[in-house]
Amino acid sequence: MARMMCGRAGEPAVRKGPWTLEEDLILVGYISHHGEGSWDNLARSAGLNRNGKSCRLRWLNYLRPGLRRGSISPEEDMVIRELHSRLGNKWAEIAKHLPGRTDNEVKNYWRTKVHKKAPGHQKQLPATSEATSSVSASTSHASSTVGDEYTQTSFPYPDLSWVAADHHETVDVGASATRFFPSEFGGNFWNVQDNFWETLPLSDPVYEAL
DNA sequence: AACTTATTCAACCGCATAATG
DNA sequence: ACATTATGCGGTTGAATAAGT
Repeated sequence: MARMMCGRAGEPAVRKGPWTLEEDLILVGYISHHGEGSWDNLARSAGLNRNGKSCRLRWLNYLRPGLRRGSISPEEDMVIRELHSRLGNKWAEIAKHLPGRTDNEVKNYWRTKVHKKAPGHQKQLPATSEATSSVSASTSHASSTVGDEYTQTSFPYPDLSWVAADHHETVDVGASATRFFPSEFGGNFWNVQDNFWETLPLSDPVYEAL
């Protein structure tokens, strides 16, 4: 992250590194209006100082609704092992058989849990017991895993139309976002979502506009 | 409590392929 | 048919965090 040399003033360089809550909101808001795809164009139109690839990755691996967060279940573990033995490192292909899981997640799981268990790496609990022992391994982000081993982000989105269809409005989004979602949420959209939406100050002008 | 080592996973990079002009 | 641009995928990196000493 030392490498996020985001430029501010003249906004020269495209931003890299971790996504901020404001960026998440802008991206989700834009996609909820215009749909996904045309990532380069989306990045520009939404006013995100990111490249299309970055937006796509963020959306697919993290913001997209229906994503299942939390530990890989024993059943999923079995599927991964089975498919990997047949397909090899075809993570995207394997992920297609695991609803709510991303190729990145499967890949990470394989590398850290399965592959490492190969002789010489024994050290961690077996994948299955690890999986059942629950929880929220997903540290920094992850939606609520409370009392529910496997959670899933779900549609419908909170209506984020206020986040803006075009970037004229996005200017205010950051301000609104930081006003409503301060740092205790870890700067993450879905962190916010779980405990946030019921606490909205609905009388706020921003929401009245909905 | 302070320090070191290991683990996790979000995000980047580079390459291959597809789509478009 | 070719060149350019966009998209998708797999490999890799490194910051944050957890676990161990």
